[in-house]
Amino acid sequence: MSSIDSSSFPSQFQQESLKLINGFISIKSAAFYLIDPNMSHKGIVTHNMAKEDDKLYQSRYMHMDPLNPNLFENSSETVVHMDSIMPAQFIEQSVYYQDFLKPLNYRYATDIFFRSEGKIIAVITLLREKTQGIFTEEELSLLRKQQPFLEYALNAVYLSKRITERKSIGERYQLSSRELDVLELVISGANNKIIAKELMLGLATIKTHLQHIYQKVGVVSRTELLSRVIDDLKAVG
Amino acid sequence: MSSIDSSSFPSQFQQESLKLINGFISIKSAAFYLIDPNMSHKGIVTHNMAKEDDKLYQSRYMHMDPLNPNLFENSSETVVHMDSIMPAQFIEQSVYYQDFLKPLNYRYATDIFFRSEGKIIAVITLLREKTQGIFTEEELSLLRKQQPFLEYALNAVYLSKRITERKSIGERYQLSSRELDVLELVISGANNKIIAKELMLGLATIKTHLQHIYQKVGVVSRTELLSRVIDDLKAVG
DNA sequence: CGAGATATCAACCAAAAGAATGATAAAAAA
DNA sequence: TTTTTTATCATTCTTTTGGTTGATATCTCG
Repeated sequence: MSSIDSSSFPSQFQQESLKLINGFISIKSAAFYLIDPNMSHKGIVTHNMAKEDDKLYQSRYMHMDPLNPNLFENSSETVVHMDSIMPAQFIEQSVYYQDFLKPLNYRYATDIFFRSEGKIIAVITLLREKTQGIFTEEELSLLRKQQPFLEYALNAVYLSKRITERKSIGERYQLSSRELDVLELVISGANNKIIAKELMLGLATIKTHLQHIYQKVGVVSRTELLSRVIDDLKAVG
Repeated sequence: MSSIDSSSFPSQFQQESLKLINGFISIKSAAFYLIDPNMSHKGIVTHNMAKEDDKLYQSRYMHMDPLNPNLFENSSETVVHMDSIMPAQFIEQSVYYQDFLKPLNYRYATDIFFRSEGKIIAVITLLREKTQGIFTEEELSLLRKQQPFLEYALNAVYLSKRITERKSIGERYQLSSRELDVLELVISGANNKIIAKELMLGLATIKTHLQHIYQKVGVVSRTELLSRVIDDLKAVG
Protein backbone atom coordinates (compact mmCIF):
# COMPACT_ATOMS: atom_id res chain seq x y z
CA MET A 1 0.00 0.00 0.00
CA SER A 2 2.70 2.41 0.90
CA SER A 3 5.35 1.52 -1.61
CA ILE A 4 4.91 2.77 -5.11
CA ASP A 5 4.64 0.87 -8.31
CA SER A 6 6.26 3.24 -10.70
CA SER A 7 4.16 2.06 -13.63
CA SER A 8 0.94 3.10 -11.97
CA PHE A 9 2.57 6.07 -10.40
CA PRO A 10 1.20 8.98 -12.36
CA SER A 11 -2.37 7.83 -12.29
CA GLN A 12 -2.19 6.98 -8.65
CA PHE A 13 -1.10 10.51 -8.04
CA GLN A 14 -4.17 11.70 -9.88
CA GLN A 15 -6.43 9.37 -7.95
CA GLU A 16 -5.04 10.51 -4.64
CA SER A 17 -5.49 14.11 -5.64
CA LEU A 18 -9.13 13.61 -6.52
CA LYS A 19 -9.69 11.72 -3.29
CA LEU A 20 -8.17 14.60 -1.40
CA ILE A 21 -10.39 17.20 -3.01
CA ASN A 22 -13.44 15.01 -2.70
CA GLY A 23 -12.75 14.90 1.02
CA PHE A 24 -12.79 18.65 1.26
CA ILE A 25 -15.66 19.73 -0.86
CA SER A 26 -18.77 18.12 -2.21
CA ILE A 27 -18.70 17.25 -5.90
CA LYS A 28 -20.68 15.09 -8.27
CA SER A 29 -17.87 14.17 -10.60
CA ALA A 30 -14.27 15.05 -11.15
CA ALA A 31 -11.54 14.47 -13.68
CA PHE A 32 -7.80 14.94 -13.58
CA TYR A 33 -6.25 15.51 -16.99
CA LEU A 34 -2.59 15.53 -17.86
CA ILE A 35 -1.93 17.69 -20.85
CA ASP A 36 0.90 17.20 -23.25
CA PRO A 37 2.51 19.91 -25.31
CA ASN A 38 -0.01 19.79 -28.14
CA MET A 39 -2.86 20.07 -25.67
CA SER A 40 -4.53 16.76 -26.36
CA HIS A 41 -5.71 14.99 -23.28
CA LYS A 42 -3.63 12.26 -21.76
CA GLY A 43 -3.63 10.26 -18.64
CA ILE A 44 -7.19 10.97 -17.65
CA VAL A 45 -8.34 9.82 -14.26
CA THR A 46 -11.97 10.29 -13.45
CA HIS A 47 -14.08 10.14 -10.35
CA ASN A 48 -17.69 9.15 -10.76
CA MET A 49 -17.63 9.92 -14.44
CA ALA A 50 -17.98 7.76 -17.52
CA LYS A 51 -15.01 7.75 -19.86
CA GLU A 52 -17.42 8.29 -22.73
CA ASP A 53 -18.41 11.63 -21.29
CA ASP A 54 -14.83 12.77 -21.46
CA LYS A 55 -14.46 11.41 -24.97
CA LEU A 56 -17.51 13.36 -26.01
CA TYR A 57 -16.13 16.43 -24.36
CA GLN A 58 -12.83 16.22 -26.17
CA SER A 59 -14.25 15.51 -29.60
CA ARG A 60 -17.20 17.86 -29.66
CA TYR A 61 -17.37 20.33 -26.83
CA MET A 62 -13.88 21.10 -25.64
CA HIS A 63 -13.44 23.97 -28.09
CA MET A 64 -16.45 25.80 -26.68
CA ASP A 65 -15.66 25.19 -23.04
CA PRO A 66 -15.36 28.56 -21.30
CA LEU A 67 -12.87 26.91 -18.94
CA ASN A 68 -10.73 25.54 -21.74
CA PRO A 69 -7.11 25.64 -20.55
CA ASN A 70 -6.08 27.39 -23.75
CA LEU A 71 -8.00 30.42 -22.59
CA PHE A 72 -5.99 30.56 -19.39
CA GLU A 73 -2.58 29.78 -20.81
CA ASN A 74 -1.44 33.34 -20.41
CA SER A 75 -3.14 34.04 -17.12
CA SER A 76 -1.95 33.04 -13.71
CA GLU A 77 -5.32 31.87 -12.41
CA THR A 78 -5.16 28.62 -10.52
CA VAL A 79 -8.81 28.00 -9.77
CA VAL A 80 -11.56 29.17 -12.10
CA HIS A 81 -15.28 28.82 -11.49
CA MET A 82 -17.50 29.16 -14.50
CA ASP A 83 -20.13 31.11 -12.62
CA SER A 84 -17.47 33.57 -11.45
CA ILE A 85 -16.45 34.55 -14.95
CA MET A 86 -19.85 34.82 -16.62
CA PRO A 87 -23.47 35.46 -15.66
CA ALA A 88 -25.73 32.51 -14.97
CA GLN A 89 -28.18 33.35 -17.77
CA PHE A 90 -25.32 33.43 -20.21
CA ILE A 91 -24.15 29.98 -19.14
CA GLU A 92 -27.60 28.45 -19.18
CA GLN A 93 -28.34 29.75 -22.63
CA SER A 94 -25.03 28.60 -24.09
CA VAL A 95 -24.81 25.68 -26.48
CA TYR A 96 -22.08 24.22 -24.31
CA TYR A 97 -24.43 23.99 -21.35
CA GLN A 98 -27.56 23.00 -23.24
CA ASP A 99 -25.92 20.34 -25.38
CA PHE A 100 -23.21 19.02 -23.13
CA LEU A 101 -23.46 19.81 -19.43
CA LYS A 102 -27.22 19.74 -19.01
CA PRO A 103 -27.85 16.33 -20.59
CA LEU A 104 -25.26 14.89 -18.20
CA ASN A 105 -26.95 16.64 -15.31
CA TYR A 106 -24.09 19.00 -14.56
CA ARG A 107 -24.58 22.64 -13.83
CA TYR A 108 -21.54 24.00 -11.96
CA ALA A 109 -17.97 23.60 -13.11
CA THR A 110 -14.65 24.60 -11.58
CA ASP A 111 -11.23 23.99 -13.06
CA ILE A 112 -7.93 23.86 -11.24
CA PHE A 113 -4.90 24.57 -13.42
CA PHE A 114 -1.39 23.32 -12.89
CA ARG A 115 1.54 24.89 -14.65
CA SER A 116 5.14 24.13 -15.33
CA GLU A 117 7.38 26.82 -16.70
CA GLY A 118 4.32 28.92 -17.42
CA LYS A 119 2.51 26.30 -19.44
CA ILE A 120 -0.56 24.46 -18.21
CA ILE A 121 0.37 20.81 -17.85
CA ALA A 122 -2.63 19.49 -15.96
CA VAL A 123 -6.21 20.33 -15.10
CA ILE A 124 -8.64 19.09 -12.52
CA THR A 125 -12.27 19.61 -13.42
CA LEU A 126 -14.85 19.58 -10.66
CA LEU A 127 -18.52 19.19 -11.57
CA ARG A 128 -21.69 19.66 -9.59
CA GLU A 129 -25.32 19.19 -10.36
CA LYS A 130 -27.85 21.96 -9.79
CA THR A 131 -29.06 20.76 -6.39
CA GLN A 132 -25.55 20.84 -4.92
CA GLY A 133 -25.43 24.58 -5.38
CA ILE A 134 -22.80 26.94 -6.68
CA PHE A 135 -19.15 26.67 -5.65
CA THR A 136 -18.85 29.13 -2.77
CA GLU A 137 -16.02 31.59 -2.30
CA GLU A 138 -14.88 29.62 0.74
CA GLU A 139 -14.65 26.47 -1.31
CA LEU A 140 -12.77 28.21 -4.08
CA SER A 141 -10.44 29.72 -1.53
CA LEU A 142 -9.76 26.30 -0.08
CA LEU A 143 -8.94 24.99 -3.52
CA ARG A 144 -6.63 27.92 -4.18
CA LYS A 145 -4.79 27.12 -0.98
CA GLN A 146 -4.52 23.52 -1.98
CA GLN A 147 -3.34 24.16 -5.51
CA PRO A 148 0.30 25.16 -4.92
CA PHE A 149 1.14 21.99 -3.09
CA LEU A 150 -0.56 19.82 -5.68
CA GLU A 151 1.27 21.70 -8.38
CA TYR A 152 4.58 21.23 -6.65
CA ALA A 153 4.00 17.52 -6.12
CA LEU A 154 2.74 17.08 -9.65
CA ASN A 155 5.84 18.67 -11.08
CA ALA A 156 8.04 16.56 -8.88
CA VAL A 157 6.30 13.50 -10.29
CA TYR A 158 5.25 14.36 -13.76
CA LEU A 159 8.22 16.32 -14.96
CA SER A 160 10.63 13.64 -13.91
CA LYS A 161 8.63 11.26 -16.08
CA ARG A 162 8.88 13.24 -19.27
CA ILE A 163 12.04 11.50 -20.28
CA THR A 164 11.52 11.23 -23.97
CA GLU A 165 11.36 14.89 -24.81
CA ARG A 166 14.01 15.74 -22.28
CA LYS A 167 16.87 17.80 -23.57
CA SER A 168 20.39 17.77 -22.30
CA ILE A 169 21.57 20.69 -20.25
CA GLY A 170 23.47 22.09 -23.17
CA GLU A 171 20.48 22.39 -25.44
CA ARG A 172 18.12 23.40 -22.71
CA TYR A 173 20.16 26.34 -21.57
CA GLN A 174 21.49 27.37 -24.97
CA LEU A 175 25.12 26.95 -24.10
CA SER A 176 27.59 27.91 -26.77
CA SER A 177 29.85 25.25 -28.17
CA ARG A 178 32.84 26.48 -26.18
CA GLU A 179 30.78 26.56 -23.02
CA LEU A 180 29.82 22.97 -23.70
CA ASP A 181 33.48 22.05 -23.96
CA VAL A 182 34.02 23.49 -20.52
CA LEU A 183 30.88 21.91 -19.09
CA GLU A 184 31.93 18.51 -20.35
CA LEU A 185 35.22 18.75 -18.53
CA VAL A 186 33.60 20.07 -15.38
CA ILE A 187 31.31 17.04 -15.40
CA SER A 188 34.31 14.80 -15.83
CA GLY A 189 35.62 16.16 -12.56
CA ALA A 190 38.38 18.40 -13.87
CA ASN A 191 39.37 21.56 -12.05
CA ASN A 192 39.88 24.85 -13.84
CA LYS A 193 43.61 24.47 -14.30
CA ILE A 194 43.18 21.11 -15.98
CA ILE A 195 40.36 22.41 -18.14
CA ALA A 196 42.53 25.30 -19.23
CA LYS A 197 45.38 22.96 -20.15
CA GLU A 198 43.04 20.57 -21.93
CA LEU A 199 41.47 23.29 -24.05
CA MET A 200 44.75 25.22 -24.31
CA LEU A 201 43.23 28.35 -22.86
CA GLY A 202 44.10 30.70 -20.05
CA LEU A 203 42.72 30.13 -16.58
CA ALA A 204 40.87 33.43 -16.77
CA THR A 205 39.07 32.31 -19.88
CA ILE A 206 37.77 29.20 -18.18
CA LYS A 207 36.51 31.26 -15.29
CA THR A 208 34.71 33.61 -17.64
CA HIS A 209 33.11 30.73 -19.50
CA LEU A 210 32.03 29.25 -16.20
CA GLN A 211 30.45 32.50 -15.11
CA HIS A 212 28.45 32.55 -18.30
CA ILE A 213 27.40 28.94 -17.84
CA TYR A 214 26.27 29.64 -14.30
CA GLN A 215 24.22 32.56 -15.52
CA LYS A 216 22.54 30.62 -18.26
CA VAL A 217 21.82 27.57 -16.17
CA GLY A 218 20.74 29.69 -13.25
CA VAL A 219 23.13 28.47 -10.59
CA VAL A 220 25.77 30.19 -8.53
CA SER A 221 28.46 27.59 -8.17
CA ARG A 222 30.14 24.61 -9.72
CA THR A 223 28.56 22.42 -7.07
CA GLU A 224 25.07 23.56 -7.96
CA LEU A 225 25.81 23.09 -11.63
CA LEU A 226 26.76 19.47 -11.02
CA SER A 227 23.75 19.11 -8.82
CA ARG A 228 21.63 20.14 -11.75
CA VAL A 229 23.27 17.57 -13.99
CA ILE A 230 22.55 14.90 -11.39
CA ASP A 231 18.91 15.90 -11.25
CA ASP A 232 18.66 15.52 -15.00
CA LEU A 233 20.15 12.07 -14.83
CA LYS A 234 17.73 11.11 -12.10
CA ALA A 235 14.87 12.20 -14.31
CA VAL A 236 16.08 9.78 -16.94
CA GLY A 237 16.72 6.85 -14.63
CA MET B 1 25.62 35.41 -0.76
CA SER B 2 25.55 32.08 -2.51
CA SER B 3 22.00 31.01 -1.93
CA ILE B 4 21.15 27.47 -2.85
CA ASP B 5 18.83 26.59 -5.62
CA SER B 6 15.63 25.84 -3.81
CA SER B 7 14.22 23.80 -6.64
CA SER B 8 16.68 21.01 -6.14
CA PHE B 9 16.90 21.20 -2.42
CA PRO B 10 15.78 18.01 -0.72
CA SER B 11 13.80 19.77 1.93
CA GLN B 12 11.56 21.58 -0.50
CA PHE B 13 8.89 18.98 -0.06
CA GLN B 14 8.87 19.70 3.63
CA GLN B 15 8.81 23.43 3.07
CA GLU B 16 5.90 23.16 0.67
CA SER B 17 4.01 20.99 3.13
CA LEU B 18 4.41 23.50 5.93
CA LYS B 19 3.40 26.31 3.61
CA LEU B 20 0.28 24.38 2.70
CA ILE B 21 -0.78 23.82 6.29
CA ASN B 22 0.09 27.33 7.28
CA GLY B 23 -2.24 28.45 4.50
CA PHE B 24 -5.32 27.02 6.04
CA ILE B 25 -4.87 26.99 9.75
CA SER B 26 -3.29 29.53 12.02
CA ILE B 27 -0.09 28.47 13.73
CA LYS B 28 2.76 30.13 15.55
CA SER B 29 5.48 27.70 14.55
CA ALA B 30 5.80 24.41 12.78
CA ALA B 31 8.40 21.76 12.14
CA PHE B 32 8.56 18.88 9.70
CA TYR B 33 10.78 16.05 10.89
CA LEU B 34 11.91 13.05 8.95
CA ILE B 35 12.60 10.13 11.20
CA ASP B 36 15.07 7.41 10.48
CA PRO B 37 14.86 3.86 11.77
CA ASN B 38 16.55 4.57 15.08
CA MET B 39 14.17 7.45 15.69
CA SER B 40 16.68 10.26 15.79
CA HIS B 41 15.57 13.39 14.04
CA LYS B 42 16.80 14.12 10.57
CA GLY B 43 16.00 16.46 7.79
CA ILE B 44 14.27 18.98 9.93
CA VAL B 45 12.55 21.87 8.26
CA THR B 46 11.09 24.52 10.50
CA HIS B 47 8.71 27.38 10.06
CA ASN B 48 9.13 30.34 12.33
CA MET B 49 11.20 28.34 14.78
CA ALA B 50 14.83 28.50 15.83
CA LYS B 51 16.87 25.41 15.13
CA GLU B 52 18.19 25.62 18.66
CA ASP B 53 14.72 25.07 20.01
CA ASP B 54 14.56 21.80 18.16
CA LYS B 55 18.00 20.81 19.38
CA LEU B 56 16.91 21.48 22.93
CA TYR B 57 13.79 19.44 22.34
CA GLN B 58 15.70 16.48 21.02
CA SER B 59 18.37 16.45 23.68
CA ARG B 60 16.32 17.20 26.77
CA TYR B 61 12.59 17.09 26.31
CA MET B 62 11.74 14.67 23.57
CA HIS B 63 11.53 11.70 25.93
CA MET B 64 8.83 13.38 28.00
CA ASP B 65 6.81 14.70 25.08
CA PRO B 66 3.27 13.30 25.33
CA LEU B 67 3.14 13.46 21.52
CA ASN B 68 6.40 11.56 21.10
CA PRO B 69 6.05 9.42 17.96
CA ASN B 70 7.20 6.38 19.90
CA LEU B 71 3.97 6.49 21.86
CA PHE B 72 1.94 6.30 18.66
CA GLU B 73 3.99 3.74 16.82
CA ASN B 74 1.36 1.07 17.34
CA SER B 75 -1.66 3.25 16.87
CA SER B 76 -3.14 4.41 13.62
CA GLU B 77 -3.75 7.98 14.66
CA THR B 78 -2.78 10.51 12.05
CA VAL B 79 -3.44 13.76 13.85
CA VAL B 80 -3.03 14.09 17.60
CA HIS B 81 -3.76 17.16 19.65
CA MET B 82 -2.22 17.30 23.08
CA ASP B 83 -5.31 18.81 24.66
CA SER B 84 -7.43 16.03 23.23
CA ILE B 85 -5.51 13.29 24.97
CA MET B 86 -5.05 14.83 28.40
CA PRO B 87 -6.70 17.41 30.62
CA ALA B 88 -5.48 20.99 30.49
CA GLN B 89 -4.46 21.06 34.16
CA PHE B 90 -2.37 17.99 33.63
CA ILE B 91 -0.55 19.59 30.72
CA GLU B 92 0.04 22.88 32.45
CA GLN B 93 1.46 21.21 35.51
CA SER B 94 3.76 18.93 33.57
CA VAL B 95 7.50 19.44 33.56
CA TYR B 96 7.40 19.26 29.78
CA TYR B 97 5.13 22.27 29.58
CA GLN B 98 6.68 24.28 32.38
CA ASP B 99 10.28 23.76 31.34
CA PHE B 100 10.04 23.53 27.58
CA LEU B 101 6.84 24.78 25.96
CA LYS B 102 6.03 27.65 28.29
CA PRO B 103 9.42 29.39 28.15
CA LEU B 104 9.17 29.38 24.37
CA ASN B 105 5.65 30.77 24.61
CA TYR B 106 3.93 27.70 23.23
CA ARG B 107 0.77 26.27 24.72
CA TYR B 108 -1.02 24.13 22.12
CA ALA B 109 0.61 21.36 20.17
CA THR B 110 -0.66 19.08 17.43
CA ASP B 111 1.32 16.39 15.69
CA ILE B 112 0.63 14.88 12.29
CA PHE B 113 2.13 11.44 11.81
CA PHE B 114 3.17 9.88 8.53
CA ARG B 115 3.76 6.17 8.23
CA SER B 116 5.36 3.81 5.81
CA GLU B 117 4.76 0.11 6.27
CA GLY B 118 3.32 0.77 9.68
CA LYS B 119 6.28 2.70 11.00
CA ILE B 120 6.19 6.42 11.61
CA ILE B 121 8.63 7.98 9.19
CA ALA B 122 7.80 11.65 9.52
CA VAL B 123 6.08 14.07 11.83
CA ILE B 124 4.77 17.57 11.45
CA THR B 125 4.48 19.45 14.71
CA LEU B 126 2.19 22.46 14.85
CA LEU B 127 2.52 24.88 17.73
CA ARG B 128 0.33 27.70 18.96
CA GLU B 129 0.65 30.22 21.72
CA LYS B 130 -2.05 30.66 24.33
CA THR B 131 -3.76 33.61 22.66
CA GLN B 132 -4.31 31.69 19.45
CA GLY B 133 -6.58 29.28 21.26
CA ILE B 134 -6.94 25.56 21.20
CA PHE B 135 -6.93 23.56 17.98
CA THR B 136 -10.61 23.15 17.16
CA GLU B 137 -12.26 19.95 16.01
CA GLU B 138 -12.84 21.52 12.62
CA GLU B 139 -9.16 22.28 12.27
CA LEU B 140 -8.16 18.81 13.36
CA SER B 141 -10.66 17.37 10.93
CA LEU B 142 -9.17 19.45 8.14
CA LEU B 143 -5.73 18.17 8.99
CA ARG B 144 -7.00 14.58 9.04
CA LYS B 145 -8.37 15.08 5.56
CA GLN B 146 -5.08 16.49 4.41
CA GLN B 147 -2.90 13.83 5.96
CA PRO B 148 -3.47 10.94 3.53
CA PHE B 149 -2.40 12.92 0.52
CA LEU B 150 0.65 14.30 2.26
CA GLU B 151 1.52 10.81 3.36
CA TYR B 152 1.10 9.46 -0.13
CA ALA B 153 3.15 12.27 -1.65
CA LEU B 154 5.82 11.94 1.00
CA ASN B 155 6.27 8.28 0.25
CA ALA B 156 5.93 8.60 -3.49
CA VAL B 157 7.64 11.80 -4.40
CA TYR B 158 10.16 12.29 -1.75
CA LEU B 159 11.34 9.33 0.20
CA SER B 160 11.61 6.80 -2.57
CA LYS B 161 14.33 8.79 -4.30
CA ARG B 162 16.09 9.67 -1.12
CA ILE B 163 16.29 6.15 0.20
CA THR B 164 17.42 4.41 -2.96
CA GLU B 165 20.06 7.02 -3.53
CA ARG B 166 21.32 6.77 0.01
CA LYS B 167 21.51 3.01 -0.14
CA SER B 168 23.27 2.62 -3.45
CA ILE B 169 26.02 5.14 -2.90
CA GLY B 170 26.30 4.44 0.78
CA GLU B 171 26.73 0.72 0.39
CA ARG B 172 29.17 0.97 -2.44
CA TYR B 173 31.56 3.14 -0.52
CA GLN B 174 30.71 2.09 3.03
CA LEU B 175 29.88 5.57 4.14
CA SER B 176 28.70 6.09 7.68
CA SER B 177 25.23 7.43 8.23
CA ARG B 178 26.53 10.88 9.09
CA GLU B 179 28.74 10.92 6.05
CA LEU B 180 25.65 10.12 3.99
CA ASP B 181 23.86 13.08 5.50
CA VAL B 182 26.68 15.28 4.30
CA LEU B 183 26.87 13.62 0.89
CA GLU B 184 23.18 14.04 0.37
CA LEU B 185 23.45 17.75 0.93
CA VAL B 186 26.54 18.03 -1.24
CA ILE B 187 24.60 16.36 -4.03
CA SER B 188 21.76 18.78 -3.50
CA GLY B 189 24.16 21.59 -4.28
CA ALA B 190 24.72 22.98 -0.82
CA ASN B 191 28.05 24.48 0.20
CA ASN B 192 29.73 23.64 3.50
CA LYS B 193 28.29 26.53 5.41
CA ILE B 194 24.78 25.56 4.45
CA ILE B 195 25.42 21.91 5.23
CA ALA B 196 26.69 22.89 8.65
CA LYS B 197 23.60 24.94 9.31
CA GLU B 198 21.29 22.25 8.00
CA LEU B 199 22.82 19.52 10.16
CA MET B 200 23.41 21.89 13.03
CA LEU B 201 27.13 21.14 13.14
CA GLY B 202 30.30 23.20 13.04
CA LEU B 203 31.97 23.98 9.75
CA ALA B 204 35.04 22.05 10.88
CA THR B 205 32.96 18.94 11.35
CA ILE B 206 31.62 19.10 7.83
CA LYS B 207 35.13 19.43 6.48
CA THR B 208 36.27 16.43 8.45
CA HIS B 209 33.34 14.35 7.22
CA LEU B 210 34.12 15.43 3.69
CA GLN B 211 37.75 14.40 4.02
CA HIS B 212 36.60 10.97 5.11
CA ILE B 213 34.14 10.77 2.24
CA TYR B 214 36.84 11.74 -0.25
CA GLN B 215 39.09 9.04 1.18
CA LYS B 216 36.46 6.34 1.03
CA VAL B 217 35.22 7.21 -2.43
CA GLY B 218 38.74 7.73 -3.69
CA VAL B 219 38.58 11.31 -4.91
CA VAL B 220 40.35 14.51 -3.97
CA SER B 221 37.73 17.17 -4.39
CA ARG B 222 34.07 17.95 -4.20
CA THR B 223 33.96 18.26 -7.96
CA GLU B 224 35.41 14.79 -8.43
CA LEU B 225 33.02 13.43 -5.86
CA LEU B 226 30.03 14.77 -7.76
CA SER B 227 31.56 13.50 -10.96
CA ARG B 228 31.68 10.06 -9.41
CA VAL B 229 28.06 10.26 -8.36
CA ILE B 230 27.15 11.18 -11.92
CA ASP B 231 29.05 8.21 -13.26
CA ASP B 232 27.33 5.92 -10.81
CA LEU B 233 23.94 7.20 -11.82
CA LYS B 234 24.84 6.70 -15.46
CA ALA B 235 25.93 3.14 -14.74
CA VAL B 236 22.60 2.41 -13.13
CA GLY B 237 20.52 4.03 -15.84
C1' DC C 1 38.68 -4.43 28.55
C1' DG C 2 40.89 -2.28 24.59
C1' DA C 3 41.33 -1.16 19.55
C1' DG C 4 39.22 0.85 15.95
C1' DA C 5 35.52 3.39 13.97
C1' DT C 6 32.61 7.34 14.43
C1' DA C 7 31.35 12.07 15.52
C1' DT C 8 32.49 16.26 17.00
C1' DC C 9 35.32 20.59 16.84
C1' DA C 10 39.75 23.93 16.51
C1' DA C 11 43.38 26.29 14.16
C1' DC C 12 46.18 27.11 10.35
C1' DC C 13 47.69 27.33 5.68
C1' DA C 14 47.46 26.65 0.70
C1' DA C 15 44.92 26.11 -3.34
C1' DA C 16 40.93 26.70 -5.97
C1' DA C 17 36.92 28.93 -7.20
C1' DG C 18 34.06 32.84 -7.66
C1' DA C 19 32.86 38.07 -8.36
C1' DA C 20 33.59 42.25 -10.65
C1' DT C 21 35.43 45.03 -14.09
C1' DG C 22 37.47 45.85 -18.27
C1' DA C 23 39.54 44.91 -22.70
C1' DT C 24 40.00 43.07 -27.63
C1' DA C 25 38.54 40.75 -31.71
C1' DA C 26 35.92 37.77 -34.53
C1' DA C 27 31.45 35.88 -35.74
C1' DA C 28 26.60 35.99 -36.01
C1' DA C 29 22.35 38.21 -36.07
C1' DA C 30 19.46 42.13 -36.56
C1' DT D 1 25.77 48.08 -41.31
C1' DT D 2 25.14 48.21 -36.64
C1' DT D 3 24.40 45.47 -32.71
C1' DT D 4 24.83 41.39 -30.11
C1' DT D 5 26.91 37.21 -28.95
C1' DT D 6 30.92 34.60 -28.40
C1' DA D 7 35.65 33.88 -27.27
C1' DT D 8 39.61 35.27 -25.40
C1' DC D 9 42.49 37.11 -21.52
C1' DA D 10 44.09 40.29 -17.32
C1' DT D 11 43.78 42.03 -12.66
C1' DT D 12 42.15 42.25 -8.08
C1' DC D 13 39.78 40.76 -4.22
C1' DT D 14 36.82 37.68 -1.46
C1' DT D 15 34.99 33.32 -0.41
C1' DT D 16 35.14 28.52 -0.43
C1' DT D 17 37.35 24.39 -0.31
C1' DG D 18 41.04 21.23 0.70
C1' DG D 19 45.01 19.34 3.69
C1' DT D 20 46.86 18.57 7.98
C1' DT D 21 47.33 17.94 12.69
C1' DG D 22 45.43 17.27 16.89
C1' DA D 23 41.91 16.79 20.53
C1' DT D 24 37.87 14.58 22.91
C1' DA D 25 33.97 11.55 23.53
C1' DT D 26 31.15 7.86 22.28
C1' DC D 27 30.27 3.51 20.36
C1' DT D 28 31.10 -1.04 18.73
C1' DC D 29 33.14 -5.33 18.12
C1' DG D 30 36.15 -8.85 19.36
